[in-house]
Amino acid sequence: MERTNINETINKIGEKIKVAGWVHNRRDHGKIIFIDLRDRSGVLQVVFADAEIAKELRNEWVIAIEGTINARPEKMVNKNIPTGTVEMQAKKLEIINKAETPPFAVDTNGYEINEELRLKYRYLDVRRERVKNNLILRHNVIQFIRNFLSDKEFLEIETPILTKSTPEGARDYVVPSRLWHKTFYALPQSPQQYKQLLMVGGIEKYFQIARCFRDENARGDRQPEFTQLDVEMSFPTQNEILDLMEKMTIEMVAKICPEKHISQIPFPRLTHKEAMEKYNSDKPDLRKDKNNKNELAFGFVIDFPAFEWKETEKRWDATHHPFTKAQNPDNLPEKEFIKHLNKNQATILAHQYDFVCNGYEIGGGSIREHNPKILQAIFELMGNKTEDVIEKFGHMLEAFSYGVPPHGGIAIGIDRLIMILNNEPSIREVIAFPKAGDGRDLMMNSPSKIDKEQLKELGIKFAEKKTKK
RNA sequence: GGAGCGGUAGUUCAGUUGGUUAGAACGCCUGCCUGUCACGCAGGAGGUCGCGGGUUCGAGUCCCGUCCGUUCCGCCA
Repeated sequence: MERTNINETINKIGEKIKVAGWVHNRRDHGKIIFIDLRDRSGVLQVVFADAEIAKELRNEWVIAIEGTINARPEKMVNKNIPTGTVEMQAKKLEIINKAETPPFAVDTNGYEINEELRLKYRYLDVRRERVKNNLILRHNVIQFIRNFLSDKEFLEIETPILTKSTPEGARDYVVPSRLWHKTFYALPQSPQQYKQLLMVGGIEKYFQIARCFRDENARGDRQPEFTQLDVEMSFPTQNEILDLMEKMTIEMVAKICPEKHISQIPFPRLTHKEAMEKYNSDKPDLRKDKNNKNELAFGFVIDFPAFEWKETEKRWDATHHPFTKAQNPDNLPEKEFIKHLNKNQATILAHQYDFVCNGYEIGGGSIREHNPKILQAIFELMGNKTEDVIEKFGHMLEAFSYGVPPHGGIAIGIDRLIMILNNEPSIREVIAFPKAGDGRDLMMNSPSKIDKEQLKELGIKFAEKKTKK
């Protein structure tokens, strides 16, 4: 007999069916035993009038039961579960797999349990409804985004995971090359350069649900690897990009989280200066009532300063990244503008914007500088020697010499967005297999040593250094 | 890298001024129970108090060191 999902049992009254799943709870009354059976779709009460059959059952055992679905008498309806109007009268029990007693309860929301333990046994932790719901929401949001952008003729294109170390920005995760000794791939911090090169390639509208990697210390809203919606367009205006994200977000919330309300539509667009003056933050919390769990206050912060002084390194650095287009309100010609850039680093603004929600930065982007001469000037302004620019960014400058359209885009942090939508305190709750605070995968036990043969093939020897166990 | 907080039963925690055999709830095991759905009742098992050292007649408790966890800061183009 084929198995029926538990959420469908309310429509099967009087039918003999088979259900399968995990024992969620057992209530043994001696001559009669009740089992709550759980599958992905829900929980169903199963009645064993012959207690002998079910006496042995324990929580989290995997079983299949054949029986008849009956409507419950009115007095016995359980209003707390969706299948509370029905129950199964069990006829036949198949024990598929027994289970050890789990190290923690999976029928709670899990907030009370030490997170290290939850992560070590993440496959059990995923059984709890809260984690499951986060993964469902995540799927729905990503599915919506794919449909929305596809309908607008964006192409979803994969870019490499094995890529090149970038000198700017966060620390890279690196991967040693076997065929090319003493060289390394790097995992992408973002597909930034690839997506810009796709614009050179004439793709015009690109998006990707992209995994990104940054070797920096984790936080509640930061993980070593995370997922962003990466978007890039050719010939856009800044407002076109912001409008697109705004429309996508509004439709997504309406369709997927109808219980939420957005505090202000259209989304407020504050300049960076206004945000700092009014809220003393570049990711202001624009909610009217911070205690309202269903309020979403989206907004854009625009006109960021193009450069910031890095005191530790004694140099100017791009606030966002070096490909960001600096504003040229007086329409200065190229040479004049380069002079202007080198004189007024502190005050120049950029065509750069952040997407914020409830006090979190959930995305950021910019119009990119597509003039190779100005781009080169910006690299040099940031302290790069001319020859280093060729070494580090020559491929970009060369690409831009073959006819690059003006382009720009944005990247949205999917993990943070889901976290906010489900009122979770950490992005770890919305990632199936997150890393711990120190970057370890406690379930797989990684990072881990590799054997001597592998090291030999890679030509790697270790220097003496005190390392953590 | 820095600072704060924490580590006691499978889980979450309590443990007074240093003093008898380290407790509770949930979970687990056994028995009883035909309508429970946080089932109930009775009984039981379960502890290297993170680890090492010190003070003391006596340390879960005080001191030193160390390991681990966690939050924040640095860091995160």
